[in-house]
Amino acid sequence: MHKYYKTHTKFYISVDCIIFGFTEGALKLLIQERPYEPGKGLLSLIGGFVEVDESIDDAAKRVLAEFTGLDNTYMRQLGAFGDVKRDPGERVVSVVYYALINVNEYKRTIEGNARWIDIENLPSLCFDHNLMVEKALTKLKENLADEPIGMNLLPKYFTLTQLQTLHECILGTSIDKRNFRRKIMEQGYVVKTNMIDKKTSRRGASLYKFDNKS
Amino acid sequence: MHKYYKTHTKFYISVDCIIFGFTEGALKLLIQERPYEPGKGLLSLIGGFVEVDESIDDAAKRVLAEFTGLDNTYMRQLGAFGDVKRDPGERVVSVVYYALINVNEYKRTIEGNARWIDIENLPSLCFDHNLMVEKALTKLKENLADEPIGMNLLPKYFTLTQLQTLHECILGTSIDKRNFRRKIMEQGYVVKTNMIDKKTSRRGASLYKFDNKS
DNA sequence: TCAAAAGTGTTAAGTTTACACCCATGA
DNA sequence: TCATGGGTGTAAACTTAACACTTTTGA
Repeated sequence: MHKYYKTHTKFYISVDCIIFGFTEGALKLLIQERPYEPGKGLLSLIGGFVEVDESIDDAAKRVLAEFTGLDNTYMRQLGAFGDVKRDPGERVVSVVYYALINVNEYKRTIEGNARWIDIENLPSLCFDHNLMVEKALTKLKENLADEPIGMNLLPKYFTLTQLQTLHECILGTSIDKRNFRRKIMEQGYVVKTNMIDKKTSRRGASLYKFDNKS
Repeated sequence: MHKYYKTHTKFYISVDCIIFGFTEGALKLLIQERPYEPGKGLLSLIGGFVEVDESIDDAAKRVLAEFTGLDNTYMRQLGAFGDVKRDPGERVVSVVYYALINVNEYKRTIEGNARWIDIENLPSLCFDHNLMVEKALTKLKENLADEPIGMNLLPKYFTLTQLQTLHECILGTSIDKRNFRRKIMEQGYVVKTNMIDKKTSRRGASLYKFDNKS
């Protein structure tokens, strides 16, 4: 049909999803054991191949849904990874996305062997996946400065301490409590509810939620 | 060889380069008329196909070199564009890069029909190329805040007014001259030379250069 | 009664913005 | 001599950073 195109080569395209969650006061990453050769059994990001009738974005959404049962997720493209030998089996170009999910909503699916690992002391992942995660973390930090992304990682109701811990995990720094609370309140993304969480302290902490009016 | 891969589809992968230049006090974009169907003759970014033996980054470098004669260029990946119908001819996934070049070093090559157009009032480009340029401009702005990217767009010696105009073009705002100069000097990326440029004013303006020591 | 987390204000430092006039020169 | 672009400082507004004590309550 379009003759000129025919002189070129076609490639497999995969999507790899860097799925972040936040639980037990730590930032987590969903990984699996790679289910096929080459590198069967190695730790791997959640991924799959792009199919003929779907956009790359849709492929990423599909893969995410297959592994987490989740739809309508905060998801951003990180970029394409295209070194010739990045996949030792075949030439595969990977387009990488990172997603933020609420681990409480996460449902283990038939894809089965996925699990959460701590983002601190990450193990060695297959191929160039560690590099991908590193880049995603960098981007996530930048992101946090612009957007209230916490809403994607936290449950509907949360304490300000939880939100602060989340920011600290992402930024890798500790934050002054008073400065943090003042800033968050000024930004107006979150609103206080009447509920009190008694799980984490005797005194109890006010529960907040993200304000989806403004 | 790797059986599992075989059940999937392969795709053409192109690279499109958003090549920025700065001349005549304005930010420019290098475009061409698309040399083949579909969309032959439409305005297009500088692009080409990824070949079997090259990484995507290398493909972008090759395409850039083919069209500008330039090597060792400031180049960043913008991301992958993968809508199913983005190219009306065939399914082609495009990985997009933006590059900053010094137009004085640019050599028109045999690829021939490329030309510079003003980034203000951009014409309509083929396919999703306008969207790509928009994203590149957004990223370039962010970039300018972090890195002294001016060195890639300006000649070796330049006046502070030129540098300011460049910043204004990228950011799309006007900047206070005194504030700008103070900040640039504090950052220490540029150093004054003894040379004076007499082209743009009777009085003459000091020429500066980027400091590649620090 | 005490341990543990929640909650709360003020001051100093640093950064950003706004603003206007003199200088040097070639035509 | 005058039109043109080059060059310079200061004060106010705003933002960020540093810092320590009281409250509540279950065990």
